[in-house]
Amino acid sequence: MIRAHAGGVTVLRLNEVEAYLGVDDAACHTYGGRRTRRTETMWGEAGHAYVYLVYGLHHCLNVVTVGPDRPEAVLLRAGEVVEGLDLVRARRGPSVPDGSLTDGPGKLCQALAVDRGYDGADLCAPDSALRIHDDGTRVEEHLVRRLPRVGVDYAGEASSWPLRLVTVSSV
DNA sequence: TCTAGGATCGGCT
DNA sequence: GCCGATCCTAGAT
Repeated sequence: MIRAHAGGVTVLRLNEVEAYLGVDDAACHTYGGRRTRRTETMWGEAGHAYVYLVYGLHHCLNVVTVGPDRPEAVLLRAGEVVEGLDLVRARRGPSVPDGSLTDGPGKLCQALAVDRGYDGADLCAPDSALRIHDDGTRVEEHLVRRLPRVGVDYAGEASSWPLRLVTVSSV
């Protein structure tokens, strides 16, 4: 679960994520040990947010998973709104159908009002405006599908690695 | 300083 | 189902 307290409470249950495996993953921003201003957050402590802009338009929210000095992260791609549906609708626009409120990385960030101001934020601190919350729900292994990642064709062999995890109930 | 390209989305056909 | 928008980032010069 992920909870955002920016201008009101919004809670999402994540049902689609992708893993990026650091310096050995050609699809990862830190492939080959790249360390730049943008990726600096990924080289930091686990449990922090890595937010970046793609295509000059959309934000993507990642969670640093290993660190420090192990730049691996999980991209949050989609989720289902558990709380704060009205707020999400207001942010996404009145003409957006419920089914497409949070079914993409950019949409998810918009729904939670996440922008690069959250880059480096601690997702585990109890008083953080944006945080990961474990509600105790455990998803059975057989209900999780492993699929190739999306939008990383340029990464060669790594683009076919089954690092995209989707819970079946949402498919 | 310049230039190419991208972990997407939404509108149009 | 396809294609264009749009601007930041990173690498090249």
